[in-house]
Amino acid sequence: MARRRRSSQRVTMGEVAQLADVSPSTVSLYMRRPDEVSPRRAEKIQSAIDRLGYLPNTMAGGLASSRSNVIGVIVPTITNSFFSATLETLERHLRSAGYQLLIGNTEFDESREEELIRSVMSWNPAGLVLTGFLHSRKSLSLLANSDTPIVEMWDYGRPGLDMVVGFSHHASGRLVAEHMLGRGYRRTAFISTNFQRDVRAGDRYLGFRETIEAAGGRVVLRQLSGRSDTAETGRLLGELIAENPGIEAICCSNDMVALGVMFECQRQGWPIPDRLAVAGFGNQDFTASTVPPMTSVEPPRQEIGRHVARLLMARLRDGTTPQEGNLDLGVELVVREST
Amino acid sequence: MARRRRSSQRVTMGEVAQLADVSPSTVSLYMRRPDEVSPRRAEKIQSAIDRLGYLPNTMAGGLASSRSNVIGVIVPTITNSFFSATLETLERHLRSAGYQLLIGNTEFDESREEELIRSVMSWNPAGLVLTGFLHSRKSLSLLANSDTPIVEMWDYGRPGLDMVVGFSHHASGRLVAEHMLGRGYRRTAFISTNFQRDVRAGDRYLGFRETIEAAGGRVVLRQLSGRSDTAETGRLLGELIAENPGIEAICCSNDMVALGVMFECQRQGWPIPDRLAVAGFGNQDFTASTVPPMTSVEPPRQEIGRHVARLLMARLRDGTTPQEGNLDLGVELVVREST
DNA sequence: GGTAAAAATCGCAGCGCTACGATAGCTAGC
DNA sequence: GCTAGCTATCGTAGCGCTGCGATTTTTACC
Repeated sequence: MARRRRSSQRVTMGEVAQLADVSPSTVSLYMRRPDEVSPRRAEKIQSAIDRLGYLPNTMAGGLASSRSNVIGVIVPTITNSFFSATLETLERHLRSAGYQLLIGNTEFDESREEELIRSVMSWNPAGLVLTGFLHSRKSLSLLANSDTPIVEMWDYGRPGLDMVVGFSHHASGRLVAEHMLGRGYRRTAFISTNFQRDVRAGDRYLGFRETIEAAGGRVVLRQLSGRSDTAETGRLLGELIAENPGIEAICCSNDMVALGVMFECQRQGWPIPDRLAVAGFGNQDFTASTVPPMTSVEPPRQEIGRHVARLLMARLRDGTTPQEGNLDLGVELVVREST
Repeated sequence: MARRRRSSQRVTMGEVAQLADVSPSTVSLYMRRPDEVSPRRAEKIQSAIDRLGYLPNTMAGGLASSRSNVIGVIVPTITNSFFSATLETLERHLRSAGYQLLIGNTEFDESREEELIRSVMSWNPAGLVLTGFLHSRKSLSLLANSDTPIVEMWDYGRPGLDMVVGFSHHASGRLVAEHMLGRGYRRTAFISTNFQRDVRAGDRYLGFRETIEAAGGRVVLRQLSGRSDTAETGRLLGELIAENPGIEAICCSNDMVALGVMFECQRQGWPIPDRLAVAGFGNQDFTASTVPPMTSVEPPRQEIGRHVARLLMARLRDGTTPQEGNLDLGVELVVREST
């Protein structure tokens, strides 16, 4: 059995050069700008590469050029279809342009964000994508000393560090509220994942509440202890209605919470929307198929990914920021039978 | 306006050394094994680091040491709670040991896997985590020339490249089948996401079918065109029952599909489980709260992450593989009222 | 107080590549 | 046939760190 061979990456550019009978510089040039080497050598080099199974050493390249093809992306959690859909789109667009995503999870913890930013910045990244506007003092000072392009995504309406791509959560809440008022509901509740974990749910709540109250309605708030959990949601709804039997409509901070509410209504025999109207946020796939189909807000998950990629690439290509470096992609209310 | 400052990472180890009045080597040693430098200098170095806001250059370090703290992880999609929960756990465990995850998405495309493996290997990673056993010839040859530790996860029962952490999908299907047979169901159907996208769903189907047929039952198969989609699921179920009115139980390739089935039953007024029994796979949070609560298989999402991290770290620490380098974590059937 | 051993520090030679100026090879034009 | 003006290739000097052997300082003990 082979005892620990040299290293996992053995063939170097020099060996390729030797086999192809050119200088290492020519191989390097071929790798970076193939059309600048003559067809004859290009072919020889390529066949040497194939024969040796050469893989360039990204670290050496990055060090020498003091640029990297890394783009750091920091999200609260990848276990959430909101961010994961954005990540997937972002990844697709950036990878096709030769970039590599370095993904970090804060798990909704500000100090972890700081640590992640340090860790990502140590790669000398070409760009950095953060979620939202909330960053610790230390994170900010880390970023202040760098000229790495930064995009803050998934929120809008506050001054950003550099570029911003998102939408207003406050406006999303308002949109649902206006719809409910239009349907004649005044006595409402907002059931939410915990605001500590998810500040943006808090903004949606504020938008909802301000609009309902401005029209003379009332909003009762209930927060889950942590992430969306259908069992806890059911319990919370039960208590809520026991204490406030007059409530006519529930706005939920996301579709999973709304699903929990709908199941509980079904269990209790409360007809939707006649006894209780329900709206979600996220417009996930299943919302169209619940019984009755669920009214929900569609956030621009994929569009965010697309535009973040676009802005970043514009900046990296020519150092400029398109005039709309601050982008509100808006949301759309999808009205179905649950309200 | 400052015209493009030097680079986003300016302060070097040498500058820290100068300010702390020690040699660069000592700073390097301090960064790597702090307890080997005297407390007096350690303190001076640390304060210089703080004052200058020094961030080590990961690429330079990686090049010099020809090791990296990168671990590549390649999954079909992060937009799926199965893999994202594993990723989150894996990330937490590996990061706390100083590793950095490089995540790649194949989007269920074999050629993309190949490209991702190339891209990850060019980072000279400390380890590589793949999903499943299915890899293209080229991918295999890329991996054969390297001595990077590899873990294949989320499946079990075939010979792996190196280490394996997962469970048998075939056995999962069998488990559901045995349960259904125990309940007296013989005329069944399997509704699934497309096997092209998800080979493992195909294995669950085979396990289910073999067991049902061995007991003299029948299984009708329906595949969705792509990923789980509740609307399409409803349509498929309608057709299925129209053509096979005798069907008593449906096994679904995952919980989202099962949810679609349950909604359609509700819409059609078919009582669950009396007219139709339904089981899912994944035991997602909402399964406990559907009406009626859904029977589902619980895969070891987080455990996979934990054990992958453990095996990888054992190998990286002392070059050994724990004797159980091939790990079947098993699954558990959670029986609820839907069957 | 002197010395050997141990601990702390330092200096230097790369890691594998890129950038850039220098050189060689070619093409056209007269 | 010679040269200007290209284009294609090459040589060299780092990028910022680590690893290791050499050197200095400290510790321990007679």
